Amino acid sequence: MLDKNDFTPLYIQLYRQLRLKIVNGEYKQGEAIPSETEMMKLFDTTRGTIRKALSLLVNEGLVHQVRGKGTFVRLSPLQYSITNFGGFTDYLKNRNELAVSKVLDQCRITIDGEEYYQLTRARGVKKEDSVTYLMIDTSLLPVSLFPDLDKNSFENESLYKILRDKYLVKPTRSEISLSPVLIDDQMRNILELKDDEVALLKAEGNIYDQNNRKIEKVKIVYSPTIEFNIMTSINSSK
Amino acid sequence: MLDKNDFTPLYIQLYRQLRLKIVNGEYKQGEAIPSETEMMKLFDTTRGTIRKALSLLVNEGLVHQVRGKGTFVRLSPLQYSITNFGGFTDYLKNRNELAVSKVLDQCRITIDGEEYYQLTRARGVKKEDSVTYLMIDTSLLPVSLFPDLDKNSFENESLYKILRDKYLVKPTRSEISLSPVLIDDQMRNILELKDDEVALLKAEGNIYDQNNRKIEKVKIVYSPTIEFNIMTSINSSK
DNA sequence: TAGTGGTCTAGACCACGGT
DNA sequence: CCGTGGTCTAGACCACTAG
Repeated sequence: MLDKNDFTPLYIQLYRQLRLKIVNGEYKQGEAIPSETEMMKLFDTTRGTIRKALSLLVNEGLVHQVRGKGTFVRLSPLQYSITNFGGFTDYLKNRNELAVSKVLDQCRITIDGEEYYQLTRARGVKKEDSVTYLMIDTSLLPVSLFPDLDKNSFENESLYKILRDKYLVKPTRSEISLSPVLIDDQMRNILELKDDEVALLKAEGNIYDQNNRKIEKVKIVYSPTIEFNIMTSINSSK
Repeated sequence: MLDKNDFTPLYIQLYRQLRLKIVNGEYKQGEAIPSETEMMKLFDTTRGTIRKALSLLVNEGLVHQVRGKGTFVRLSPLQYSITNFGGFTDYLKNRNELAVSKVLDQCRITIDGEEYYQLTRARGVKKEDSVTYLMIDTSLLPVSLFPDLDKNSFENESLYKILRDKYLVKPTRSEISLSPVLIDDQMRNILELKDDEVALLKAEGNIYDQNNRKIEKVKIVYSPTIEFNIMTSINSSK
């Protein structure tokens, strides 16, 4: 089940496989997944590796563990829970949904002497021929890092896939700040908001690559359709 | 340095000690903390334990690791970054700041046949004799779980300390949903908002205890003074 | 080359849940 | 009682950084 010749770490491979089975409903809500010792045999690896994979799922809230009982799929699945700012397309692919992007604006601008591509997109999902837009997303990418980036089409290709494949840049880390924002006409039209909606949630911040270079500034405004959920564990300090 | 007779796990003890040295400025921003092998000798434990403690700091964003170089204190410390809904007092104590609470309302209400204490507080920090309120916090706690809870004073005592000490209930996990909210007069007065502020960030959700019982419903409205920051690592799916 | 963090192994003992 | 997850040990090899 795990490929020891693959360069990706075993615990990542395992994490992805388990994750898939959960979002596909193969492991059902509330049910237990195989125990750690069972998985040691199933995947021919040690408990440390299993537990490292499971800890990723626990952090994500997809699974919770109870000593003496087992590891269970979370009862209430998060809806559109955004814990991952690293690519909308990848995020939806993990959920087996089809991402749609519509370019609203594309230009070059200069800020503090540095030239950037500015790309504004409406992003959503396609379900049974109808498209629902879920967010409006503005990216600023330095021209110096990504020459000729604007020769690509962003309607159909994932931006992060282009960065990975053509520029060998892997987005690895994000620092995001959340705040409310008043609704303007563009948001109201694209996100099809009701008249009594006044403010939306905005995320703003930077994305860094594997070498800790700042590769992108982002600003995302979320439709109220998206539930912005967070799950935390609490460290009692006493 | 670590107490192997203490019931709290070694990696938690280590995590707290390192955390203290960072927030106290003993380990300075941008500087390296002792390497993992050094710490093995310093604390007389194995690398696995060290790494488990460090991973907590990494998740919190207080520290980042670079292969071949070392472990460094984050250059830009988050300001009031709320990743922990498990107690405002504890949170500020970890930052060496003094929490202040002011009870705005306290009553009993019945929802769906279940009786709750409802407690609304303004919460802030005290610095050099002046108090800045940072959030307005409404808690609903079931009377059935916490008889006589309203005999306590919440002005000076931490709610979670009372739950832990008198009811042996440990808040362990939170499920929180974020959304924007329009400002009303109470918010404007207490949080001392400027006239051009229109909307604030609101967090709403449930807190669970060690036995996965829902012990509290919370609603928190945050002052714009608080920066609601999130740091994530990105799992490229390819 | 020496030191760093990233991954992995193969054990061990424990507290807890259900039988 | 056995199986579960929680913690801890004592090694190993690797990729990367820097002098």
